[in-house]
Amino acid sequence: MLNLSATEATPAGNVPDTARGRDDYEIVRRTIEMISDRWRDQPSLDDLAAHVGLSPLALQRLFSRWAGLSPKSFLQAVTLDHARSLLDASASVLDASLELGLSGPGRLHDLFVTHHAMTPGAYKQRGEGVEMRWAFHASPFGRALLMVTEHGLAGLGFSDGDDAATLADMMNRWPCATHVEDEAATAPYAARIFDPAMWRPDRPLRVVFIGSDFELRVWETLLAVPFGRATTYSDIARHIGRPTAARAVGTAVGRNPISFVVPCHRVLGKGGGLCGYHWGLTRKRAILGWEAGVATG
DNA sequence: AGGGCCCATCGCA
DNA sequence: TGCGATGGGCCCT
Repeated sequence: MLNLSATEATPAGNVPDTARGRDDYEIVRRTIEMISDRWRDQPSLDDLAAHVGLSPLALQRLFSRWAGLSPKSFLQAVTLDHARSLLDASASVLDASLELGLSGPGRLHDLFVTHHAMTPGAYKQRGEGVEMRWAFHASPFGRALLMVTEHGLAGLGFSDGDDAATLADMMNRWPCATHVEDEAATAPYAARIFDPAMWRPDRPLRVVFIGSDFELRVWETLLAVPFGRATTYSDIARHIGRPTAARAVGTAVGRNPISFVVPCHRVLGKGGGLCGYHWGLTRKRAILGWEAGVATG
């Protein structure tokens, strides 16, 4: 059974315990940050533990529980070589996904999603007439801000302590929409999204896209990249019929308003580099490493 | 104008 | 080889 939270699973299931889950991610985040900065020096478990103020054993157990991988394996998983092999293994994953539809064998861990586009008018009017209900929730990747409309999930972002900045970031995408804090409205979404036990094809998650035509095509393509696999910016460009627009694809991927659910973290540079992530490269590494742990665990 | 790109080159170990 | 740094081209908002 998957255990998203670093805390022990509760009898009721593996929904993260809010307080401890948040603290655990902060430790995991700092560990990954150090691994990312210093992976060339091969920092030892002792080095990492000292850096986050835990005993080596405690860090080993906390980290493995969270990621499904030991810090050492995780270190291996964030190297350039591994990213390249991930790309090799995922070659033409987009073509394959389209051929197989949603029932292919690689779909074991996927969060299933149905999407529909908000009217072009709503996009051009910058959210005019749309009512957004939002709240923050604990997640395995730090505090998550969710925004939902009556038609489904429209926004998901992350915070590393500055909730106001995250909220402003998300609100500014649709400045003319009505924004109301409503934890009851977003909580069911958060519970489903971050608990793989609730990822089921027969009950897909409804999401709403608000963006330009070009952005919509990029985001739709993202949904075809399976869990634990990766693609490249140029592959997406080719796939949507704009083979020379890789850079514009990068911008569109970066503007994806529903991160994690629309898996923008599964897009890498052609050489295996991570390139960028709107919510911080450390978080992109964390999610990719976590997926690797779930997929192999 | 300025990006979560890509390719060709070049300089350095 | 391999890995930075650099310059030019490319395409969307």
